[in-house]
Amino acid sequence: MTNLNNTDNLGSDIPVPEVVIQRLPLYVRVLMQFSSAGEKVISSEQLGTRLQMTPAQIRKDLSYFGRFGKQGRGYDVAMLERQLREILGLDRMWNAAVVGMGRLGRAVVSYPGFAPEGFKISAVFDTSNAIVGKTFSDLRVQSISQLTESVKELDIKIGIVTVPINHAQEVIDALVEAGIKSILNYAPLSPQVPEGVTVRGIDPVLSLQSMTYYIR
Amino acid sequence: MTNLNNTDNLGSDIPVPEVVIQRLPLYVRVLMQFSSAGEKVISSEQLGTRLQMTPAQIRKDLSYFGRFGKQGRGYDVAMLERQLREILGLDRMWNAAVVGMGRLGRAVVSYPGFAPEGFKISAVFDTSNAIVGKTFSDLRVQSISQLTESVKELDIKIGIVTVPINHAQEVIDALVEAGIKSILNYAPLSPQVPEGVTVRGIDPVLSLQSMTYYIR
DNA sequence: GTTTGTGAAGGATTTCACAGCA
DNA sequence: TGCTGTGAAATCCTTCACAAAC
Repeated sequence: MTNLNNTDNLGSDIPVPEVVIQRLPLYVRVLMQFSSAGEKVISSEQLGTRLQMTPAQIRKDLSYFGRFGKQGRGYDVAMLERQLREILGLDRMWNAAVVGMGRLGRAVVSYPGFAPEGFKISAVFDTSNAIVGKTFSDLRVQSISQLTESVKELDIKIGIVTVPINHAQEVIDALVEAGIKSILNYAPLSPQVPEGVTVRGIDPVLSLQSMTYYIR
Repeated sequence: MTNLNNTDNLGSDIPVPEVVIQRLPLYVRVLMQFSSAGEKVISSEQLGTRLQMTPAQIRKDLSYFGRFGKQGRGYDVAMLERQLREILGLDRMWNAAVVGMGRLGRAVVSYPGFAPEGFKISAVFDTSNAIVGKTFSDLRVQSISQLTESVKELDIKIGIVTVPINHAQEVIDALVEAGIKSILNYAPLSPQVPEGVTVRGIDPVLSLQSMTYYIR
C-alpha cells in the first residue's frame, strides 16, 4: 500500500486514482468539441472553464500518464484526444450485452448514443420465456442460460443490466459468472460483486434524492 | 425533532461533505429493504455489508446529523429511515418539469420509478413547435416560453433536461433563469451553471468510457 | 457481550506556487 | 511572455481504536 518512489509517476505502477479515470472521458468530450470548432490548441485554463474545474487539477490528472503539453502554448487538441482515448481503451470497439428486454432494455438498445462512441450491443437476453425469441433492433432475445456461451463467442466485455430490481442481483451474478468485469447497472440497487468487477449505476432517483438536500 | 447540528468538535457549522449527502439515499434504500423484510433493527455492520462499505464510514456519516443508534443494539430501522428522509427533504413531494419531449423525454415521463419516491412530473416542455400542444402521459407539452410562469404556478423545484445536446445549454440557462436550483441532466455535456445550482448528470456513455480503462 | 459515536491518525485528493521550457 | 509539469502544502475524506452505553 505504501508508495515509496514518488519522484516520478511516469512508467511506475502507482495506481491512478479512480476519480482521475472518471474525469478523463470529460476531457475527451471537450476536446471533441474544440476539435469540431476548428481549434487546434487548448490550454488547461480553457479545459477548466468548460468543465468548471481548476486548471491545476487538469494538469495534475494528465501528469499521471505523461507530458502532453507544450509550455507557453497548451495542448494539441487532436493529439491529446488520441492519447486519452488510447489510455482509456477507447481506440477500439467494445461489445456489450443487454440483459432485460422490457421497456428500459428496449430503450437502451435503440439509444443512438452508444455506437458512435464505439460501444456495440451485440446480444440481448431476458429471463422470461415470454420474451425470449422476439427481436428488437435486429437482435434476437436469447435465454440467459446462453449467456456464458455468447459472451465467449462474441467477445462481449460489458454487461448492461436493465431487468427489474427483483432479478437484478441474480443477473449480475450470472454476468460475473460468465466472466464479465464491467457492468452498467440500471436497476435501483447496490449489487454485491467480487473484487475486480467494476459496476457503475445509472440511477436517476438516487441523483434526485441527494439534490433535494440542497433545495432550501 | 431532528438534530441537524454537526459534531461539536470544531465549534460551528461545517457544511456536510457532498459525498456524505450522496450516500444518504443509499442508506434509505437499504433501510426500506430491511423494513419490508420485517427487520426492526440494523447495525452499521449490516448496512456496510449491503453497500460494500465500512461500518465506520456509515457511523461517521450519520454522526454529522445526530445520534440515531443505541450502543450494543444498532439502529431502529423505521426511525432511521424517517430521520434520513427528513434530512434529505424526502418527507414531502417534489414537483419536476421535464424539458424535451423527444424519445428520451417520453421515456422519462412514463418511467414508473419517480412517483413512489415523491417526485411528480407536473409539466413538460419542448423547444419545437411541432411538439408543443401534444399530450404525453396526460401532460400537455408547453412552449419553453411558458417555463417561468409554470414553475411559479406549479411550485416546480426540479428541472429534468432531455433535449438533444445542441439545445441543452440554452434549456439549462432557461431553467436557471426561471429559478430552478436542481437539475437532472440527461444531455451528454457538462453545462455551465452559476453557484448555488446543483446539476447531476445521467450519462451512460461517460460511465462506460471510464470502465473500459479497467478491462485488461 | 455488543455496537455506537467520535477524536485522532492515516490516506487520498486538490491546490499552490514556481522552475523550466517554448 | 505564457503555460506546462510537479514537488510541497493544504484540504478533504476514511479508517482506526476505544470509551461509553445498552
